[in-house]
Amino acid sequence: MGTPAFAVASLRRLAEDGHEIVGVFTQPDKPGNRKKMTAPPVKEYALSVGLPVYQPERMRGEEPLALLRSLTPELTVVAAYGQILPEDILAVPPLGSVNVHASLLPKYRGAAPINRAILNGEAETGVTLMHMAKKLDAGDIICARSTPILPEDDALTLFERLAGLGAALLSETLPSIANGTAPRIPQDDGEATYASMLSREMSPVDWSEPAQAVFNKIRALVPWPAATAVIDGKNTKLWRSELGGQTSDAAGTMRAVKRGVEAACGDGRSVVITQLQREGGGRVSGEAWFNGRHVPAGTVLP
RNA sequence: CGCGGAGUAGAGCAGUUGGCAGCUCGUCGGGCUCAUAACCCGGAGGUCGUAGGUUCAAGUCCUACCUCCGCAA
Repeated sequence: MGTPAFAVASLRRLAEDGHEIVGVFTQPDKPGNRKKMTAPPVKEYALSVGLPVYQPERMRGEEPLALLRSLTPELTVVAAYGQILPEDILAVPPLGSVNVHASLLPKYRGAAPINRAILNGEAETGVTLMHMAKKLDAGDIICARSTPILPEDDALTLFERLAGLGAALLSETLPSIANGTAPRIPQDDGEATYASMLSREMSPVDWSEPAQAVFNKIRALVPWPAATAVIDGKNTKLWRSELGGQTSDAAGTMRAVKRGVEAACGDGRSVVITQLQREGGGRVSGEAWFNGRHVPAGTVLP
């Protein structure tokens, strides 16, 4: 059971390891931006390899329960399904239900662990494999693996790396889960923190913050909801940035430079926006934006 | 029929009251320099999203359609 690209890595690994997959559960297709219906990545992958896909609106209730029972799974593997699973669903497989979670539990329980870890400037994060419990992401830990958060990482690259780690961890640990020798380590609830969902409201950049915080925000909010700022009077998404040097400009001052937009932050340092997207336009490198802007380098933007 | 922006050279953009298709970057060739992401000279590269219409003449005005995107949900 899973929904986004993060879950595809684990599903693919299970399939390639030769495990029998009796059913793939994922969220229903949702209406996309303006028109199109968009299918979850997990569904696309599952269909491409001919696995049966189920997309119940809710997992609560008799029908999904009966459906799952009829499939007689030995084990349920969940990765970013996007919905709380009732206990009776978790209890269906004899071997239980395990979850691949993108953080080092008990830190960053919840919906957006990867983004929140970057946003908070963590030095490292990881993936945790655990048994699922009623309480969100609070089940007994089977094993975990960590990875550093590099300066060049953003939420997408980290997503990709953690998805791979999660898939590997799952693959390596599955045999011991099957024969009952896998460890079960209770979490220390006192150490728990929560990574709540991201929202559009957190998009606008606060230039009074230190450059490092702005930089973290820009890379944490990729690809959604994306950090935004008003540049040239137009709402602009900030896709990529780099830490700049010292500046004597007031916080929030923006200058056009060859590589993009240099913005002064609250701690006297700057951030250079190297990939951006203006409303109505496409995603563009800072260099391309500068070429079309037709102003000398160093010009202060209105 | 939710509101709105946009399709012009490989990329990013300009193009006025219709009147020779432009700019910056890149690219190719040449030059200068100890040297360079510097500078100078020159060249190539466009069915102006598609299909119709108005006109002596359409990138520009009218109609329909396609595609991309921002906001709102």
